[in-house]
Amino acid sequence: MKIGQLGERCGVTAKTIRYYESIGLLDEPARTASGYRDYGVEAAERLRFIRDAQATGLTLAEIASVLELKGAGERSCAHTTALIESHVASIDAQIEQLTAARLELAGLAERSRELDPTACTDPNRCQVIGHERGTI
Amino acid sequence: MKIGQLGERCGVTAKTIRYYESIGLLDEPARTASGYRDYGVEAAERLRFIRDAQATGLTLAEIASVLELKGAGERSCAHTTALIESHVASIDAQIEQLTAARLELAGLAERSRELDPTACTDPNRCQVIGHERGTI
DNA sequence: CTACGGGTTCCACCCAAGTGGAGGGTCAAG
DNA sequence: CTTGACCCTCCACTTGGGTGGAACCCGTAG
Repeated sequence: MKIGQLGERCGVTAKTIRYYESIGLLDEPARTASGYRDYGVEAAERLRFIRDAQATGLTLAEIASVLELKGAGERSCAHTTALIESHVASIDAQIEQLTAARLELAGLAERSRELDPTACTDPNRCQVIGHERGTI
Repeated sequence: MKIGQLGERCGVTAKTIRYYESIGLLDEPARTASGYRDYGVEAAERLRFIRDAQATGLTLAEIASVLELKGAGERSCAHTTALIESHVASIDAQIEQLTAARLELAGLAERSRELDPTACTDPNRCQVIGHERGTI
């Protein structure tokens, strides 16, 4: 299988596959006599795993560490499980942060609808933002 | 006011101030005879506005667009309000994505606790992730 | 034969928002 | 007169995940 076919099969570009190889995420494949990369089915499987893992939010570095352990004959999934669990925790933290930001921003937007537009003349700021301490 | 004082007053480093100037977010200030940047109070006001706006999640480019309009004598806050409202929408989208990812990941983590560790031998993937379609 | 749609390498660049450091100049105190 | 804290410019690097392009090779269909 050539690089373009592999890419199409797994939904990535040939560039991306070469990039993954360059960072050690994919092994160097066999080559044809003319130097083309020649992939087997296991490459597609690995690549699809990478996509799936990425879709769950793991970084390429984390995926590499999982695959490295697997490649070294690690039989337990403890590493992956721990990775996933710590990821859930970080997602929770992100959601919490975003929710707080959303609350504040929505309040700002609502307040801005009540402001007098003609009062906003300072070239260095807009009354919608900041200035809580004092004017409002 | 020298750059270090301005920075301390507004909670940013001198480096950051020079960077803001380099991307056009801050005007070039007057210089002392020896070439030091010499800021007035309006620079502190503008810089503080930038910090406030950034804290609401606006990017530096968006802040620049607000300030440009204000500098051009724009009296309405509609632009800023629209910016903030679109940010609220994008935060909503992010939260939604993260919530979906969290759901999937949490399910994955739970499932992984019930798996047989000795069954996880494929070097190209980990049974914890992916492979929904088929084996499990 | 020649065109065209692949493939190859390598180097540079994108986004954001800065940070780090080299190699200098300036200013006030001791 | 020297020390130390600032200031200056300029260039490179960071993180993550790639993308763009140049310059070249390969294989096949018309």
